[in-house]
Amino acid sequence: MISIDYRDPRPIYEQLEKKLRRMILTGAIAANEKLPSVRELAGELAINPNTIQRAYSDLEAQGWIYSVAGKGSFAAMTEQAIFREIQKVKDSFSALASELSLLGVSKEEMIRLIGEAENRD
Amino acid sequence: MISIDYRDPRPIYEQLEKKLRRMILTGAIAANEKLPSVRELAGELAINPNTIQRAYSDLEAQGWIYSVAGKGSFAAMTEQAIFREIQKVKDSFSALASELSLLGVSKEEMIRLIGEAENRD
Amino acid sequence: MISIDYRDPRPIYEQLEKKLRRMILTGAIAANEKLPSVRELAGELAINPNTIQRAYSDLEAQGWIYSVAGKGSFAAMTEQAIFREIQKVKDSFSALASELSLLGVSKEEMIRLIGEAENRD
Amino acid sequence: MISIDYRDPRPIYEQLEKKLRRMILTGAIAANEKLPSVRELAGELAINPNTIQRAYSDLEAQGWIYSVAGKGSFAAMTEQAIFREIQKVKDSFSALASELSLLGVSKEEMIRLIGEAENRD
DNA sequence: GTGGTCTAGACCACG
DNA sequence: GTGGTCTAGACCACC
Repeated sequence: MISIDYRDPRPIYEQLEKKLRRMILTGAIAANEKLPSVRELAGELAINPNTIQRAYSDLEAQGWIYSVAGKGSFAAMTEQAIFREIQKVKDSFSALASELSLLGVSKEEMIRLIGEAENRD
Repeated sequence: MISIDYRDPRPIYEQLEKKLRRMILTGAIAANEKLPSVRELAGELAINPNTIQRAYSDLEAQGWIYSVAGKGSFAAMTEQAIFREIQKVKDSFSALASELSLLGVSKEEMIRLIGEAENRD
Repeated sequence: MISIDYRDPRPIYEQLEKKLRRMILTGAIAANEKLPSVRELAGELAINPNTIQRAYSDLEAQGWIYSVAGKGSFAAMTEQAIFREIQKVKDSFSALASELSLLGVSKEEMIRLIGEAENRD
Repeated sequence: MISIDYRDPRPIYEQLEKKLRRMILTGAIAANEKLPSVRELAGELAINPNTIQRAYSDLEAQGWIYSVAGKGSFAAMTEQAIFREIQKVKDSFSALASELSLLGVSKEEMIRLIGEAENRD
């Protein structure tokens, strides 16, 4: 399900968060569905449990999941979380657009790039 | 001219590189124009000279400037450097575009975002 | 494994980079194999960790290795890195060949030299 | 006649030495012909006289020119100097040949490279 | 004066 | 423990 790219310069917990966020968004993990336990996922990915814990904590703080002591962690997909996520990506997108404009790339070329863009993992 | 944001999580030398890259690209620093010396800029920004050195050294390795021991550092703006820069930004842009698409943002909305995008520093 | 020649005018980090590049190329360090840690190598060679860091950082920028904070540095051997390396050496080789030709050395003599050339460290 | 490339990472005096060595070797400066004075050349190239002096001193130490106090510097082209020069280039050439061999470049490819090599400045 | 290398020692985030 | 950043201060070659 989830795979980690050790060559990716981003920290592992960040890769994890992104993967999980996406799985929740796309419905791969349904609302209120139980996520694998910290230990379970740690064993499966051969990763330090602390790292998994960090990812779960972050996601909970941002409203993507909720944890129940003794029961586990569950998908939440708060509207607020989704809104913030979209806003964040939009901001980065705008920033890059102006960057490209400054680099002499035309609006038409950008639209072409959008068209080309396929879903990546 | 140049300012450092200490709240920015990115390392100082990276902020510097980006600023300088942009100044060269936009012509704020003309080709073959001398950049401030390592020590001079270090004093002005109240930053350790090694940090400036790191930025200059990186920019030289990427073809944005060239340095002559005993004389100073000068803007180069290699075509190769520009090309690589554009390519890098385009890649990020495409990635975000597909990300947005996945988040349910329509192509029209993206084009609107491009239109809005203004130059930021 | 690795030794530094202090009489060599080239900077230490450059000697290091060359040695490591060769070890990766020849398979002395296999792909994805862990390199000695910055501190470990620094201790072994009685060199400042920053110098090792510089070498590793350069090699990463050039695609020879990848580093994961908290885990270590690993051999990558990107095709792009190898190609660039070969191209660089070929260029120097051509330059020297024309130099020799100008010095009155015949093509036959050069071919003899190639035949003689043995691997050096 | 002589031009300096400020982008060349090699020190200026070294570029100068190479140019002069070649001019003497190719006969562009005949044996016992007077070289431009230090001040003269310094003015012409807009370079610090110390730098010219350094080049002349080096060349004299290596037997390429001889200086007569109050009269000037003159081309010498000692056999010893030429021999040493050829030997030095041959050594570098052999080293690169073995390097290329290690990189998987065939002898045939190297011979092709030799054939291609044209005189460069 | 310039760029460049190196050491020493500190601090941080990640695992 | 790991890599990575930053500071402080020294030394060198070049101009």
